[in-house]
Amino acid sequence: MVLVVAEDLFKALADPTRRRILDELVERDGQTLFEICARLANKHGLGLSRQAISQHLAVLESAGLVVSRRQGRYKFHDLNTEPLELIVTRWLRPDTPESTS
Amino acid sequence: MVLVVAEDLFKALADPTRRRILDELVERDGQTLFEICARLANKHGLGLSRQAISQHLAVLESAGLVVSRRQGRYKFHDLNTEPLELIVTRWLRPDTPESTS
DNA sequence: TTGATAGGCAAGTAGCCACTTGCCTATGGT
DNA sequence: ACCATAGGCAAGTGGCTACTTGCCTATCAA
Repeated sequence: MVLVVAEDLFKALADPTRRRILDELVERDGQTLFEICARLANKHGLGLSRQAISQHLAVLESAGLVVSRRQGRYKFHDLNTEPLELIVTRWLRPDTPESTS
Repeated sequence: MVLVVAEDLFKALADPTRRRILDELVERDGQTLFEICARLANKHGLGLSRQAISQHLAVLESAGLVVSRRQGRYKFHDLNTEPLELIVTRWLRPDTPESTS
């Protein structure tokens, strides 16, 4: 658990490219930056620069939706769906438990 | 069910003021524009113009998170948490069911 | 050591979005 | 009829952000 701020979480989810990245990580966990670039380009026709994807990953990571592990010159990215629970518990429940942002 | 587009849904949730509005509607359903304005100002110190809140409500409504009913010169706003299910089912499930945006 | 691969840092730009302001419409009370 | 209340429309503005570009660091293989 990494102390997820609601603001970061929702802003991270606001971008369609970042949601695509999460889709990719659901399908296969532990991908590198270059792998994600390639798959977004091939499967979705997104011709984004490597740097763009890298920045997206940083946003997702600071939102707690992605965790990364370095291994040699590779950096693997894993999905973490835990923060998503916040969304559910915030409005689906009839008793409001004090808002966070 | 109103055909919710993922893009609209996530963009609607991206703004902190809109999330506050949802919080207010959880607490009390069927508020008017002016009521929401007053409560945001009093409880959260948000000094936003009526028009700002009106635009936020429009965004929430086009995202399917709020439904409104006209009654005389009043327009009441109700919360609809149904679209939130989309968020849960998209990434919490290990089997990807074809993405939507 | 050299070169290739994987990734990071920083500045610049263009488009979007939240918010304001001014004016207009509609309903209800007196 | 009048006025106040509840809300809508449209244009303008400032700030944020997604993306690019150029250059730099680090790891591994030959």
